[in-house]
Amino acid sequence: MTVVTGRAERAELEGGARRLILDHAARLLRSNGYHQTSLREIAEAVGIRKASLYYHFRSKEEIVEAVVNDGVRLVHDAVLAALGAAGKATARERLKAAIAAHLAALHGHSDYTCASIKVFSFGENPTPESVRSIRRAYDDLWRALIDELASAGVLTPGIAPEHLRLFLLGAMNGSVDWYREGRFDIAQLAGELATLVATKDMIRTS
Amino acid sequence: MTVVTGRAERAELEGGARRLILDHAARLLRSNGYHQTSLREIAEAVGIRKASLYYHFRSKEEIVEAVVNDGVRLVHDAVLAALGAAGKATARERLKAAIAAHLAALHGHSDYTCASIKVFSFGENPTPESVRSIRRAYDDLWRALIDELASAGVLTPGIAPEHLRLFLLGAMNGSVDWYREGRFDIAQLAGELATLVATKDMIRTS
DNA sequence: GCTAGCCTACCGATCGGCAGGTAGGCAACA
DNA sequence: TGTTGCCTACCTGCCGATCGGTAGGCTAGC
Repeated sequence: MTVVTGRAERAELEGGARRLILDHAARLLRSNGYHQTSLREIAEAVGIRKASLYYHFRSKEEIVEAVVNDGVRLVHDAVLAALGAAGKATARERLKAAIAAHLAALHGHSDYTCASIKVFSFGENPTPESVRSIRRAYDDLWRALIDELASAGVLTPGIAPEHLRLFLLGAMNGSVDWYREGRFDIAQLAGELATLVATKDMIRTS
Repeated sequence: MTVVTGRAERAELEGGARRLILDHAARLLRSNGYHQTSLREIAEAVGIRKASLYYHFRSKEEIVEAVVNDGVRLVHDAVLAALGAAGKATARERLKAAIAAHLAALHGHSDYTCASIKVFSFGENPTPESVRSIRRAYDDLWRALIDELASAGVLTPGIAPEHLRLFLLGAMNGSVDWYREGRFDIAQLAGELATLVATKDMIRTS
């Protein structure tokens, strides 16, 4: 049992300064990218001085890393939840649900997810290990899903599964450059992408 | 209005300093992005001092703009040439040729094309009109090609042509993040993408 | 002598980060 | 209860580095 550190934990649980900083950082990173987002901007948005950020984080990289990782995790969790909810549907409908969840997470409420795409390859040479690790886990989720589709026999034949995954993620993540709220319908986009990827022969799994 | 352009034109024709600067700028922009490419780096690569760049260009933005526009133009011309060469093939093979040309231009010899993708949305708020104009022309090329495919009846039904174009360009341009020479075959990737986009009534001969 | 093409030297702005100070709350103890 | 001391969470103020850009001088070739 922790006895003395109650304060920091309380701040964290209350959605305290740390979360507040990350919220503003995510918003700024999303719209301005890594190098055009300064610690002074973040601090000003939060309402504190720049140096105070160093009480909560060790460096700018640590802030960005936290935002990016949270972003990927949010998408990951959203897609996992969607797949769970669509557990008994056809493989193709599970694909559509996953795509829709990915797109919704990208363009929905969260600045984190959008920032994580935009900032993913920092300017830095070595991408932090934590980022690569979390990203890899999300890649594996899609590998598993595509394997599932392949097993169900609904994939367009003659396409390497790994290539298909790269194409699909590219098409989805590219939407950050053109998607605008109200001008596109995520469910429709997801259905169209699923139609492209999977055959139109529906094979019921239940 | 037409002032001292004779000098620049001559240098251009001679393949002189201006082209040399753009070559190095393109290479650096490709690997480091906009904000991490400094005029000092470019000048050092060329072998001159930073201030000397200002004899050939008015600003950093002008350099980047030239690189980006050249990049888009190169892809545009490559795809146009490929479509010309494949004039009499089936619509689906023309699509494959266009995709292959786009990918080859992205990952082939030219740093310009890759830089144009990576840097396209500068940090700047207003993307220069020349960039948007050239980019729009390239978009129109793909709109026309997809219209052609639609007329030929080879498109997967139920997908808005504009969505299809955005997906396709996203999948292709996303390859800058994962494509590595020798680990992927552009012709194969192009064939797979064409298979995804167009109807599957053609059986691949492996 | 003119000028193209480059140079040195400098500018103000801004970057991430560090040193060190301080207000105020909480806890322990006399 | 009053005092003391620690800790959190912020602050002011500064640092060296680097940014894009400017001013003005030098030199070689026509």
